[in-house]
Amino acid sequence: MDKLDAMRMFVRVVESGSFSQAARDLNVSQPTVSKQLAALEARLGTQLVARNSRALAVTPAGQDYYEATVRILQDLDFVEERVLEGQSVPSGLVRVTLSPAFRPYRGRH
Amino acid sequence: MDKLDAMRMFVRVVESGSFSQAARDLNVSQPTVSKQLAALEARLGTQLVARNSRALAVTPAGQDYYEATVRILQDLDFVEERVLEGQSVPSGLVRVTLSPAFRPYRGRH
DNA sequence: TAAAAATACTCCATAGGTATTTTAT
DNA sequence: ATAAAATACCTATGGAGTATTTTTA
Repeated sequence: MDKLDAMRMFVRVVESGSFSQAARDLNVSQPTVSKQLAALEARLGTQLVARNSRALAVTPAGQDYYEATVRILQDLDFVEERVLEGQSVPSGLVRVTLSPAFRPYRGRH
Repeated sequence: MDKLDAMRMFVRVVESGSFSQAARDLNVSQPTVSKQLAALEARLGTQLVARNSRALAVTPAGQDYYEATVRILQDLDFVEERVLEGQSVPSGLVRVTLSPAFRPYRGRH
């Protein structure tokens, strides 16, 4: 799965307080959530959520990661929406100035 | 591929000015870069880079996306490094206060 | 004609699902 | 006894590679 989707999954887990509920919310199976969370934790080398089969508790690392993740996903959603809607044309020259290595785009030729 | 990796790929393309060069930098094949960029653009419904087989030009949408992407990837790298290093325990109570729905984590029982 | 990007094609790894087991209230 | 998470197992999709073709300076 996409790591970003795993992050969204994690956010849903934290906010719903349940793997099963998160699974329902996201229309995936419960094992999928289980496995993705485990994979995410493995990559990070840290437990994000303490399981207890009846209750979940977010670890300090999990809390940190949760907050960052929410911000990151929001940022991403914002740009993608802008781009999707073609709102990405601010003040032509400014963008060109910010451009790193290339001449400004002037369309196909 | 992971969307985040595709974003890193895009960043490398923009900064190197070449699909082939980006591929070399990232130790993947050139078609991989080609396909991932295409997939990314498809998802966004927008062209990010104007190809020209001899020169690339970043489109305005591409520039917007590039800037956001750099920020996002940096943010992500930062948290992940913190978490990886167990630096995520700031001021105990503050974290607990910020926590949304659950009781603070007190370790296994 | 030389370079870079796109396309065709193949193969394998992984992500997801269903079924089941384990755990704890 | 019930509800939730973990584990086992299987399958299929898609992501990566190699080889080739297309394109344009």
